[in-house]
Amino acid sequence: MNIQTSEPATEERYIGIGELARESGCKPETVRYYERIGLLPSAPRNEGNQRRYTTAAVRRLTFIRHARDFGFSVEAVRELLQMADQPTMPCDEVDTLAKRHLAEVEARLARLTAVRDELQRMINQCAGGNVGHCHIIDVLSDHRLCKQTGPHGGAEALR
Amino acid sequence: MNIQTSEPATEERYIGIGELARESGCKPETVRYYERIGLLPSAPRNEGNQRRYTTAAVRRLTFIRHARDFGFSVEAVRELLQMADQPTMPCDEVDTLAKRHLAEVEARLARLTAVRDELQRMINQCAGGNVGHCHIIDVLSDHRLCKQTGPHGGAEALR
DNA sequence: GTAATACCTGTAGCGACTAGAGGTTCAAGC
DNA sequence: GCTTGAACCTCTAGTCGCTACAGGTATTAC
Repeated sequence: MNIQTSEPATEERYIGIGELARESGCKPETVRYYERIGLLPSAPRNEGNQRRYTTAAVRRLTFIRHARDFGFSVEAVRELLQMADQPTMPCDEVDTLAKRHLAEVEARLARLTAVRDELQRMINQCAGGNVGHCHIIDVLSDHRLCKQTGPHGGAEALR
Repeated sequence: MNIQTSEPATEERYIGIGELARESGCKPETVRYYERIGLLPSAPRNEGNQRRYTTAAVRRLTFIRHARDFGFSVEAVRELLQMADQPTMPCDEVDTLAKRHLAEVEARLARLTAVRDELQRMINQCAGGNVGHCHIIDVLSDHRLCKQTGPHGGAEALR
């Protein structure tokens, strides 16, 4: 498959940035942003300096959005695009990239699960009096009241 | 319990920003940042304009770090601190805040779990030829190859 | 011809820090 | 008392991945 934005075949239809954005599920600002950071090649312009796109661009942008949706970083997407642009290359590197991402997702899942469990525990144990005797405040004040020994990494897990 | 930074008791020991940071598991820059955004009160200074802290500041900062570690946003932490500063208030609001956060964590967990499953699926189905026939690239190119119908929200789940 | 819409560039903002520059103060050893 | 090195100070800019605006131009429909 080809996700490059290449020269249009004869009589190919051109679309504007708005339609491109709608078709690939993002906003025109995002498209321009991707062009600026080099994920999308600079689009050809019409006489009035407006960007014109072909279906190749729709495919490429859809790929980008889908990969981002999977949580791949922009840099990872950049690498994936480079690989996808060379269909005859062996796909070990794609595999490696995907597996590394999976490992990160799993690590985040583990951290987030631990945070959820601890949150549930502290909410369940709150008897509902006043703040001075609130179990939630107590747990937040004192990590020793947590089952987990290390840091929770809740904030990290959200990055 | 009291997590305010209040006037020191007679003969209380003062520490510098470095030691405060070490004791509460963050960096001096972060402490100054929290002071700037008003999570920590502006610390008293010594003659050489350096911040001096008491154990009250250690407690307050530890609370902040712990809550952040649970994934509470800085704004949520700000509210939690305000509540904790009024120990005679009923703790319903603390409860509500914690439960809302739990719900968000659970939503992220669900999205992230779906992403993990789909990632595993696409990695397992990759036969390992060249990029032109790579199942990973194919799935990323075409959302219809996913089991999930809606967007995965992997990027969202990391926020 | 006009009005509404879509598009253009450039810049600034989000959240939660982190890193660096360029300077001052402190604490310890001699 | 002097020197050295660590710790501290302020201020600014960078991170990531967009998003939102301001102030202007082009296109499209009627």
